Amino acid sequence: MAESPITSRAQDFATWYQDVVLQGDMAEPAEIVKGCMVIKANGYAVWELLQRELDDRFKATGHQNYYFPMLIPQSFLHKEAEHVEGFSPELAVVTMAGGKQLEEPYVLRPTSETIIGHFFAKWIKSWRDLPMLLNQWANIIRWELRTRMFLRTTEFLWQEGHTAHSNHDEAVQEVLRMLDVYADVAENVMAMPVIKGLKTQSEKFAGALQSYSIEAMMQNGFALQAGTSHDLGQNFGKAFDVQFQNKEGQLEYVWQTSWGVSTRLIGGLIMSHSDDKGLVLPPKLAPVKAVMVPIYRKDEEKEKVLEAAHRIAKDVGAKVDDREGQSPGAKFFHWERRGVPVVLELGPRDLAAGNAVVKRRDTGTKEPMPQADLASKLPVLLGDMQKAMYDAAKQRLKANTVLANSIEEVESVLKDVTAEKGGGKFVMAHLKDDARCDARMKEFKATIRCIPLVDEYDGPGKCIVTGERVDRRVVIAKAY
RNA sequence: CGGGACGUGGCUCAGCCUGGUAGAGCACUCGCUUGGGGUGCGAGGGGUCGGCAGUUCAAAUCUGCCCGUCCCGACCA
Repeated sequence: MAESPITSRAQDFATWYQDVVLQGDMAEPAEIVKGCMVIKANGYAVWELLQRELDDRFKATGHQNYYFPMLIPQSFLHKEAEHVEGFSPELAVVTMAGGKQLEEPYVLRPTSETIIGHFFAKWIKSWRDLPMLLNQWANIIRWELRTRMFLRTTEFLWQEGHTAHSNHDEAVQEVLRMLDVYADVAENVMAMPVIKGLKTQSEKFAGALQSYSIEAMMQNGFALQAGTSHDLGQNFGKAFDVQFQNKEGQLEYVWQTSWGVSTRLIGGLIMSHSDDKGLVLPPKLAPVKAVMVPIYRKDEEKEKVLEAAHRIAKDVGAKVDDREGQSPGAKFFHWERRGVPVVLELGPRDLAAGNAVVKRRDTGTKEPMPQADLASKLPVLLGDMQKAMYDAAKQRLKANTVLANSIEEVESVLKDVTAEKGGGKFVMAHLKDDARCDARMKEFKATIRCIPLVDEYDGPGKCIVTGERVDRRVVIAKAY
């Protein structure tokens, strides 16, 4: 028995994650480009499925896709004070082009609020032009000091929605509507339960009035901010002079929103479901849903088995692994590591019985099924798996969420938690949205992840740092 | 960007301390064999030892600088 190429989660969660990404053929470090990765076929196919799910929902809510330049005049970033302050440390700047020094350097887009603000100003004149609802699929460059594949890389792929509205209420509705879209995709497509909430003022997007996020729990109990949606107020409208004439003929600044999810979601997907054997993909995001592995001994068997395998596989939409010179065992491990939800085994014994052996990736259970039933039962099985994976993740989230009523309790739960050893929790405690509270959490390397939109606990209470009354408990955790 | 570890055929690593003809296992190619969870045997191909300088008769090995990866910290989706 060969040794597993995958480090166990218990031994070292961070190395496990790395192993799963590599062995699952999702991505690998770009090595010649610092902090960047190559997203490989299996990883990119997952991204394409996610893109489709998201894009369909964006279109359904009235958004249209645009594409803006990746090069942004440096001065644009400076027009919004908080924005430039927030992003300056991670900007990559182009100072030379065509062999000459540029008059004004370009930054490689870290996000597009500024360049889109410029065009909004050009396009928006009247209340009739509003709301303007657009989205962009793009690559982003942020000079991160520490990178991890999918979770944080120098270059990554994302979508950024940008909208402009005639009043604040409508903008806020948009912010919450898109947060709901993200939560829907996370839970119903990725099978990854999330908590929707408001970011604290110190955690919000640079330049926003308010930021909302969905927060997911990884298997080591760390939080992952899986999507964000920002109420930009009139900050960018004022910075870029985006004004429209209202019905009364007066000039007003627009109210803007922006919202995004990135390839980071794939990291979240991996850390939500995968196990010590490798990648586990929810059926809805599996590029290959079922693989049939033919098993045979003699040439005569081989012919019969392969014929039946191709016929049945075609019928049920499975891929046949008919590679020569690979033993069935080797094939099982191969597809297992790549996260394929269902493996069908077909050998002489099954042919004789009219069955195929069905193995599901999430639970590892294996059972024979009549060939005639496969076409109808496989979709049902995939649906069951999708649900079971969500339920398991939800259960884990519940089991690892605890209440705390003092700063000492919070600290005792989180102080020894590390990304490698795991044991992380979501700690629910009453805390005020106040820099003092954020600072206190930082002392043991935790953060206020969000103030949940829905209070599932005991309502108002006294802030455990400031003693002031607050509405509800917030989510405290160590995070990626 | 600070601290630590590391970089040797595609992969995992030995060799380095004590300088002297570059190794193993896996993978790959060919042949036979095998096939219900990584078959076995035999033959074969493949490496400017991360890069650049330096010390030396001689550098994978010693020294310096640089690049990259991983972990920890500060910054972040």
